Amino acid sequence: MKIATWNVNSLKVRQQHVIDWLETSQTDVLCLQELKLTDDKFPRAELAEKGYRSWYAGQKTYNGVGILVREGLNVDESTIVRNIPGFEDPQQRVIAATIDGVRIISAYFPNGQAPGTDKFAYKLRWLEALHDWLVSELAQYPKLALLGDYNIAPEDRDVHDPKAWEGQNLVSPEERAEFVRLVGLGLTDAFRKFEHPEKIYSWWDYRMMAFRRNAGLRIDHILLSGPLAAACTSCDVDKVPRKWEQPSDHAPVVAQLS
DNA sequence: ATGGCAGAAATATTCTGA
Repeated sequence: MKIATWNVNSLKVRQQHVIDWLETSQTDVLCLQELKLTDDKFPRAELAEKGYRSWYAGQKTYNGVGILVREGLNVDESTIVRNIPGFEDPQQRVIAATIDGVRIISAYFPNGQAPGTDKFAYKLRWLEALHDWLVSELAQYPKLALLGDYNIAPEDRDVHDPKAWEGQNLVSPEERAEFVRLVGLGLTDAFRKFEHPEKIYSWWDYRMMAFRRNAGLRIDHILLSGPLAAACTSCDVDKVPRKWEQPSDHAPVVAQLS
């Protein structure tokens, strides 16, 4: 099973990119973030025509997450979960589904704006709620993958200029500690299971020619529970769609499970 | 310290993103 995550920054604008990328990558399960559209605007029929079924939790203007699943895979409809159970939140940031026995979670972590702000406090609250929910999810589903835009660069090697970013949002010690706490549940950062060249990132600012300068951050991740980490044979960032006309500022991250 | 780019809502300008 080939699984992937991609913050598309508006599915309306990036619909054709998604379709083109699915066709070339032959991905089985694609987790999407920042749909920026309501459920009635989701291009369900267009994706079905290309051989993918969709589940989503949409929202006007902001947030919104989805999971696209290739025809032929078994989706247990009764296990679909939207949002973190017990965590009251009007923002649509989580959807989970069980696909061929694998628990797949598509998550759009809060940005946080800056340490010390209300939005940062919300980010930390949200991370705690996610952590606590994952405890029960892992008990129920030993094969679990948490894919998404984490809005956290876990280590300095995930940051193009660690000195300039020190202490700032996306890299601050508090949020990195929350990432470590997630890993502490027995999850593995699939990307770091393998050797890679230096300076691999998943997001680049639209401004200041950041992509051409490779001034990026690695903030999109795939965390895998033990059995899936053992079955994972590769994990890479696909920079190609970031080079397309009118791209998302994020690139897809892909993992192959044997 | 700020803005720069992009998308959405709205239809000028503001909010949010990371």
